Amino acid sequence: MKNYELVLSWVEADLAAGRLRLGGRLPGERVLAEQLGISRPSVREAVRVLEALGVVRTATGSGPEAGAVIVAEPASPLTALLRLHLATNHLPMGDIVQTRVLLESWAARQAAELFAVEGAADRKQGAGGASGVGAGSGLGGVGLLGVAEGLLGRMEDPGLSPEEFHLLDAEFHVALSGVAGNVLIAAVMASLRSAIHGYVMAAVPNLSDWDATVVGLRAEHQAILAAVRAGEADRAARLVTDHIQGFYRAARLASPD
Amino acid sequence: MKNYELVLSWVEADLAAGRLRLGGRLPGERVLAEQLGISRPSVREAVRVLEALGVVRTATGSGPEAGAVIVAEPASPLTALLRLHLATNHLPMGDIVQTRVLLESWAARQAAELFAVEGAADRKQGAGGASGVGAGSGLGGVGLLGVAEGLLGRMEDPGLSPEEFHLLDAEFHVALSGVAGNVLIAAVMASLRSAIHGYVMAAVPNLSDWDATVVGLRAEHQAILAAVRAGEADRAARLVTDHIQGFYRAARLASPD
DNA sequence: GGCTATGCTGTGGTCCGACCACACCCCGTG
DNA sequence: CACGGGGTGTGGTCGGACCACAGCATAGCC
Repeated sequence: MKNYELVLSWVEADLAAGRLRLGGRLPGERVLAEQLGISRPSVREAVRVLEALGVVRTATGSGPEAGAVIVAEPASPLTALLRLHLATNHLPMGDIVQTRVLLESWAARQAAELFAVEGAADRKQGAGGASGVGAGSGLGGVGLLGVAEGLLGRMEDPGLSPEEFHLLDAEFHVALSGVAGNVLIAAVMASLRSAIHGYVMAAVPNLSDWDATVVGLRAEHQAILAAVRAGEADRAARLVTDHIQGFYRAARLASPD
Repeated sequence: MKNYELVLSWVEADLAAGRLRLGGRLPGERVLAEQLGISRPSVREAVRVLEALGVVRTATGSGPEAGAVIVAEPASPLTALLRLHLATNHLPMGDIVQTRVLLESWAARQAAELFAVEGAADRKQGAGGASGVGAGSGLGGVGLLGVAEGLLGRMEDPGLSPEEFHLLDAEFHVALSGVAGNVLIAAVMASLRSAIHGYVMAAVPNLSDWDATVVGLRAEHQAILAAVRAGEADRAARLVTDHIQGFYRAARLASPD
């Protein structure tokens, strides 16, 4: 086993055992090196990997924010992963679009069902309002729908550039996916959007009429939001599917199923 | 920007531009260091990250297999990512189960539809038999169903330990997901299974009767395979969903939706 | 006494130079 | 012609050194 892998398994074991917690800090690189009987460069390689995997965040200086702080950011490494494998041309854009359709339509359906239940029972207490419904529940939640609505408002600005519009668009989709409350799916969604951002921007010139496209996208977003809020699960899922596939077809980025 | 990030962006650019191809090799660490005007340790950190992301595979010695060879292995880094974030307790097992249900039921549905079309049109030519149906198509394909069937055969062996059985089980599910032909979803599936393998094994004692469980799982696998082969998409999807949720409930690993 | 400035300390970031283990490849040898 | 041993280039590891940065404690000033 390579020395840097020693550090990785040490960190994983300590994480699983609770000796390392979120927000805590790894021992200094020099300390860790001596502790494991290896050199500092080896420790550094491991820390880099952990950083690339979104498990730690490193910073220079001193204080509580300095050093290798344990975080949980699955989205950024997923983005890097997708970007790199997209660059190798062994990850077809069509597969990504297909995955987006699958995840987002599911998320929209879940979100709508959440609202349907909530509306029917009118049990809108603050804490744990949606507990027990989804699997992860805890995080995410219906509050994100307000965020999504706010994003739609900002997207009404006619002065937005294609890039600005698309960034808000991406945020809207990610927020919507977050409502379903599954952190894994939300993270995958977020990274899918980030990873393909460059490709989407490069395809904007393919659109025959940007202004008309924007008008259409805005309307579709509003319809999706309304369907979710009304608790119409099937309709929300179908709208999302059409929305995504329609855009990629128009931009000629891929010919989804 | 940190120096090792310089290497990462250099590699990504060269990949996208086609100057680096799958199976090709990165320049030597010493060469790359001088070329980018940085030190070898910095290059090494970047190579480690690339290795952790499944983009390169390093080996000592000489010859075509030595050095940093460009590969495309999205599954192993995804596994590491999931394992580590699972260890931080910020990735609920329930979310993983939910994701498995979503991806696998979709894959089963797609696979069944593939067979339904193929059976109806009887267009069973060898190359490109399923082209144009799925988004990615190309890879995966119906041939994997034979692999899945072979795995089921090996799982009939009554002398298998729980661990051996579960490994074959995992392979079966991954192969089934591969039939749908979406490399991204197949990779995610494969890493989900690997990442939770340890947790599943730890939960085996929770099962009230291992032998009875195995009998049930075998029957469910056969039923799923039959449904896919018969082109019964809805039935295949439902069977997969019940199969997965049933097991996790029995093992008390999570209480899926 | 309160406030400011300055150095100390510990962190990661980077670099150098060296040595090791390994695997292929070539050339000398029989 | 067959075979074996060194040559060569690869990554793997190491120790040590210096830098930039951020916080903090302290000494000094007002």
